[in-house]
Amino acid sequence: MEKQIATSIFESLSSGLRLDVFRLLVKKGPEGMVAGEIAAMLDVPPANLSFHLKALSQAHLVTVEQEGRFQRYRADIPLMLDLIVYLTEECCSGSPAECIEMRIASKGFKATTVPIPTKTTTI
Amino acid sequence: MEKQIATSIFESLSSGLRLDVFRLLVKKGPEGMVAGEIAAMLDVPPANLSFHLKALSQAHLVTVEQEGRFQRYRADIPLMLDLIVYLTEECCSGSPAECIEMRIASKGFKATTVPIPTKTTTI
DNA sequence: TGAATAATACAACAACTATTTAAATAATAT
DNA sequence: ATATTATTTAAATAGTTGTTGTATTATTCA
Repeated sequence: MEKQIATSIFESLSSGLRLDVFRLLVKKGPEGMVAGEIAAMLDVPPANLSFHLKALSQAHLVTVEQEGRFQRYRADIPLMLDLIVYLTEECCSGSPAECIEMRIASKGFKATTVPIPTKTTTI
Repeated sequence: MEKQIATSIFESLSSGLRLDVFRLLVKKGPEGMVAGEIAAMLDVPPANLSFHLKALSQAHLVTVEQEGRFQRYRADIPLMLDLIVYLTEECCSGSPAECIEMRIASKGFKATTVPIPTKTTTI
């Protein structure tokens, strides 16, 4: 992932409203939602939501598909996973022991596992 | 994780310089780096770096520890992992099949696994 | 065709962000 | 003590972002 793409993704998630929109779309998965549904669900004026949806799609975090007179939005989950890999890459210089130590030191440690798309990142 | 914390973390990673700083600290792990090392490594004027380090620590993404006349900064890796959980929570309404389908549809799919600190999130 | 609906584009303004330079603070070394 | 080094703070400025109305485009339905 290129840095510029990563920063524009983070920028687009730095607004509470855009974060709400994105998480909503992550939950919906492949089904996605049309703009009006999102506006109703989050109680936002259409013009304002449109502004934020544009920011999200320019960051490639959401995709748009025209559906009659509706616009259906979907979260780009593979891109989100690439971003996670980018952020956690080479964590603790690839020394799992150091990482685990850090995590055990912090409160609420409980390990679980998650599949991540490319490049094994030991965190 | 509270939304306001998540947005301030994303906001703090939305600057290319802050992202460089944070990823550098993630790589260093528990050892961390003092401000001057970071400034030299990234070739940034101290005053400007200080501004961005302040933003990162106000978002709790990095911790500071005084060390003589140096300030040692470290990435808060457990917080980063909490953020990842927050972002991926309830993905595809908890239906792994849909998620996998989305990921296979995208180019470059190759599954690996990563430990994540709390709450199993199926992505 | 004309009316209604869904969504985006534009303009204007207030609020915020990043960078630079210069000055201040605080710890160490001489 | 004085000088030096590491880092932060402050002030000034240029650029960017978010919100609200209003206007426009595009699609469906009668």
